[in-house]
Amino acid sequence: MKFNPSHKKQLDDALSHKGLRATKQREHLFKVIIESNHPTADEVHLSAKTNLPTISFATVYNCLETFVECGLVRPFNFDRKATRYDPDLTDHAHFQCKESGDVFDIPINDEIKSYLQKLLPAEFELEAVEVAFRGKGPIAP
Amino acid sequence: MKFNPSHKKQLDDALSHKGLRATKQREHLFKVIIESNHPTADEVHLSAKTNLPTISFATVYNCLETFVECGLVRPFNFDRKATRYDPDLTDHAHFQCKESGDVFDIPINDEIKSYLQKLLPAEFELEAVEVAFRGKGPIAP
DNA sequence: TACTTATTTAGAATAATTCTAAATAAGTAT
DNA sequence: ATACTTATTTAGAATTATTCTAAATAAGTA
Repeated sequence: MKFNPSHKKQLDDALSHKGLRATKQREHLFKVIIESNHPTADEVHLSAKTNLPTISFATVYNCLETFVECGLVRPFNFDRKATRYDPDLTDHAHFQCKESGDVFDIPINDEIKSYLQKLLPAEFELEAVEVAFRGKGPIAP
Repeated sequence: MKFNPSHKKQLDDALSHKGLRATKQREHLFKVIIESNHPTADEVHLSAKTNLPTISFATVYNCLETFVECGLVRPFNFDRKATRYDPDLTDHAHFQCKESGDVFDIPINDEIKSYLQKLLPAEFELEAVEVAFRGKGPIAP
């Protein structure tokens, strides 16, 4: 997705809400995430270096954690692979193509959400559910 | 769960089906998994050392991978934490208590399974779904 | 401008896992 | 049994993704 002024506002608001500074690293890394497709830290770092050639891995990890804490992005994993970061905070699942490794967003409706919640016996206090699909994705060669 | 003769038969059958040998390490590690609760490689190693004091980490990982390939256990993860191994191969989800770290099995019924499958657009070839819950588990202090 | 605190940085440290090459054990053939 | 072939185990090195540490830099404030 293209980075737009509302993204910038979202970032600035989230940062100032937590009393954090809007540095050029944070600005740019957030842009990279918005314009990538569920990138890993490694991919963010690689992509960011075009504009910020001296940016370090530590900064990428620091910023990613900051974004998570600010509620700007959501981390998720497939197996024990590198964590991926998703700026789409709406409820949805992920599908990973076993051939290309590509990750797709799969919308989740409220009906399923409530069905899933009902699976849990009463003694459980639910905080989050994650649904991960894997298989062969579309347009795969 | 207590290790019983049918577990032994299940192991021996699975191994011989793949032309693999039934060594004392494999026998014992499978027993440890059956009698533990979704153990990690580390936990398996620690527990196995009581009976096999010289067992190595490499062997634990080798055997775990063998079990997975034989269809004896199923690996799963929470976040990017150490992989856990589950000898229960029936469809079910996992719940992790954020306080104790304990993992609980949550049965999944066919209705939900088919609902989840229907979330996927036709172009997707589904191979596996994973549902992970997190929150506060029962009997937590 | 000086000061205080936040942020970034390079590089060391860590955790979980995989790899490597040698030692041992199993199964087979003699 | 003995020798032979192949599978398995083992210790330790290597790898991957991530976190930690302490110094350098940048931002905001007095």
